Amino acid sequence: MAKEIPKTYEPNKYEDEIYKLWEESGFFNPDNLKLPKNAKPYTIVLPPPNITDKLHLGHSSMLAIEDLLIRFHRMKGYRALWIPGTDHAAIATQNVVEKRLIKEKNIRRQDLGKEKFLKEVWKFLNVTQATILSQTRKMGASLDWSRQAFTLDEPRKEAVKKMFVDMYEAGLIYRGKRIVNWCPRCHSTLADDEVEYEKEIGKLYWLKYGPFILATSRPETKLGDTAVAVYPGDKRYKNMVGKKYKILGVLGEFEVIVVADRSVDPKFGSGAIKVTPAHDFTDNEIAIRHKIPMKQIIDEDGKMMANCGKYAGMTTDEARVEIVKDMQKMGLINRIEDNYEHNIAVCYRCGTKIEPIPSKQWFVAVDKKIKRLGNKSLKEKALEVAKSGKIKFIPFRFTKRYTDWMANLHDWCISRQIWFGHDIPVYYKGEEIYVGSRPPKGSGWKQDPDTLDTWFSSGMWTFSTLGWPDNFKNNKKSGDFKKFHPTQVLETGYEIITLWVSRMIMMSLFAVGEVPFENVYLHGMVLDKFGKKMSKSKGNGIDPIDMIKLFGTDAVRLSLLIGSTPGNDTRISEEKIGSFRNFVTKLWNIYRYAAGTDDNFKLVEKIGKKDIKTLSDKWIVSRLNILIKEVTQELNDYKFSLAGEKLQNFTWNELADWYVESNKIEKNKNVLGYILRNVLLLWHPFMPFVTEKIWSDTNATNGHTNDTNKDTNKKKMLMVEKWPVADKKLVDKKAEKEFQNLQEIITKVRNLRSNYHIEPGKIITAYGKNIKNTEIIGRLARVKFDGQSAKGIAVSAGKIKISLDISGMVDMEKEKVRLKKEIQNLETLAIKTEGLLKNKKFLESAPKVIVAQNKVKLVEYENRIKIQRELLKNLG
RNA sequence: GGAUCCUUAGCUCAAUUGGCUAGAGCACCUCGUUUACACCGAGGGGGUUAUAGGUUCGAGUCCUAUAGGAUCCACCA
Repeated sequence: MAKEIPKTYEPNKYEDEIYKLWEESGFFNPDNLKLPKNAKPYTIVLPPPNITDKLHLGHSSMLAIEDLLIRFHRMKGYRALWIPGTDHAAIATQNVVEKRLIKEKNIRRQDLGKEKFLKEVWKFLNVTQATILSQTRKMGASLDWSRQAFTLDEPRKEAVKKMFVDMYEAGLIYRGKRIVNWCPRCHSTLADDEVEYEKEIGKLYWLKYGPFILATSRPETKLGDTAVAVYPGDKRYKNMVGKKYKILGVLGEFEVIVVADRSVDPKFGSGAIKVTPAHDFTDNEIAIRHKIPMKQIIDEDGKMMANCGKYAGMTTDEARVEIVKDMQKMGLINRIEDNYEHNIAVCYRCGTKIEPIPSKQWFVAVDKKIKRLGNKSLKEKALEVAKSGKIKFIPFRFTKRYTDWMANLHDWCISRQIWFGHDIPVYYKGEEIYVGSRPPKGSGWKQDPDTLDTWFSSGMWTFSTLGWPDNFKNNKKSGDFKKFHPTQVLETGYEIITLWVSRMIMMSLFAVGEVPFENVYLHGMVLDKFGKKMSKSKGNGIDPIDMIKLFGTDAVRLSLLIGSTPGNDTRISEEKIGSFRNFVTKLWNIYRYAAGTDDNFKLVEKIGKKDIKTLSDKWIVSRLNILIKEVTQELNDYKFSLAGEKLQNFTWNELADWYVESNKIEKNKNVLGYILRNVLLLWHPFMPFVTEKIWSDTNATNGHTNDTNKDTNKKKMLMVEKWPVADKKLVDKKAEKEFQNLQEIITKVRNLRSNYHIEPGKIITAYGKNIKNTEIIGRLARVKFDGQSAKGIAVSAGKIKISLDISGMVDMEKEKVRLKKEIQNLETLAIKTEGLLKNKKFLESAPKVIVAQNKVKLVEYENRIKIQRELLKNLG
């Protein structure tokens, strides 16, 4: 008796245990794989999730794709390494902890002081990090935990310091006073791409401005104006350019100079703009171009400074109201437009309005040509690698997004006035500056109080996780860095091409002179079933852990891998995951059938010609070997969805629906064992748990291993089995065609039964000359062949022609109509194909294959027409 | 304002460099408990591929325009 196997696969029962087995095997670490010395590396660094929160379905999607790539390559014999880690996400984390402290204990970070506050951050961080790591394991991710990293752990701190010092010494990092995006609430600068824009309905104020009338949405900045700019050649202002004017303002008269600058749009407003160099980016650029002085009037709290007379100390919003009031009294307002729609800049973390203010900050120069980069700038080098194809983007169209952004990049402000983050390795003593990984000797030195932009450390992720700088002393590669860099694929979301991908490329090119990765695979966003972004505030998020509990990890992975294409967003719903759970069960039941055929059922690695006995055998073996080739190709091309669909189609519609059925008659357990074995291998990167479970169960029951010691069991894990290679010799197109005919005839009989409502239980008497595979036809079409000629309806497929004794059950007239319709349909097709084949231009310009295909098609149509006509004639 | 993507069955998506009668899954309808599976099986209906032109022997696929949707970048005083 075969042993009891449950009808459905229960993932929750096995998954944790299987994961533990994998982890304990040590094979997540490529150093433990028994590989030939020349085995190629295949490295992926996990984009480190922010430790601000637990993982969402987007992360699950990322993990599923990367694990698929890693498992696929591990099976293909690569030195597959996938490095785990998390990101400290400086400002984001600080904000989360700040909000919590206020909510839970009603204390501000300033009340606690830096040291105590950071302790709170680490307390929080340890909790979320543990959650993230356990969720990651739940997804089945085969990450090498022995190499786990954190963007703010000790090795990464050392690496960051070294990088800063190196860049400083190379002349790429400098300190400068620049206009920065300043968040008055976070009290920090923000990078350009950390700024978000929101629509706001505000007012547009038309000011009487000396000889000008000009429009502004921020009248309070008038206190900082030092110029008026117009479009070059604008007739209205032609004579005024270069002259100075006294302007009456709320604090008395001040002087402006009129300049001509191309950034002014002559069609907007009056064509003249007031220039506030200290508090507007465009104005600042104009000021630099024309050497106009800068006057700061807004401080770091977003308040008017002491030089603003009675408005000092007001917020900009308050000041605006007062100043407008005063200007109206003075008759300086021409008119006010309401409902003026414009965009305002807000902090991407806290939503506070950004104030552009001048500030002393650290910058990375992206346009400075340096010797180390072959007299090129970071920007030039970073563009070069994308244009030359050294780094390939998948899908390709994102190359443009990257190069466009990179080409317009300004110097990167890397200092942040927040507490949580990497310290800046710079020390001050009066006017003296010291830059170095260790504090300078002597007393009186104070370290820069700021921290670094979080992307500075995550930009180093590909090499800081591989032991840089220790593994790159004197420009010589060693250790992990030598073995695994550059990495093969960076798999991430397209929304962080600019934030992250670009920075990794620049930093790697500078630090190690290599690209960080050869390919950038970009996945889309995971949306809810209505196509909306999942977010906590909307409450439409799906928690991956809930889904795993309900349907199992394999189903969750499949639902994320199949039906989504690179770079495109994908919608997901419980129903979708549920249908993949059904598929997992289907696979389980194929195994259940197989195991039930024989107590000693086993997976078969190799089969010979003599094992392949029947037409069904030939067909399924042929189909499998084509499948192996195709799936391998699709996976090589990053077409995971297509590979999955092909596998699913084979497993369900060919193996389960047809081969298992014929196997019930022919009972060829060798072929069944061979097919199932390969199906498990091919499916493993998609759904590692159920495949591993079936694999180990079939190995455990078949008794072909009598040694139970751990070491040999390790070898038998599916995870480290060899990826199958298609055997051309087993592809048999003739058998495929023949089996197709078998399928067709069976389907036609079923069709007739259904059309004429013949009970499924009723066995129909059939007759045919020289019919092969009568048993299979008999069982699947529920007919019984007897030697007598049966009067009735004939059906045919290819060369197979049988008559069914259902004369009494079928409406002959209806059947005639059906046949006529079919013939007509075929005739239309035949005429169309014939026309094509007579077309000289088609014959000249179409590829030979297509012409040949059409010739075959025409013959086929004609044959079928002939047969159908015959059948019609027989009906009388 | 610039760029990219999307629009194919009721819904979600495929369709490789232009080339089999445009395919799946879900949903729907009919039938079914044949010992792998009702998380199933058999059969079925449902498409002028957003619209209008063009290139081509041939267009869902390439080009142009229009309409609708999404995203990214820049930011308008």
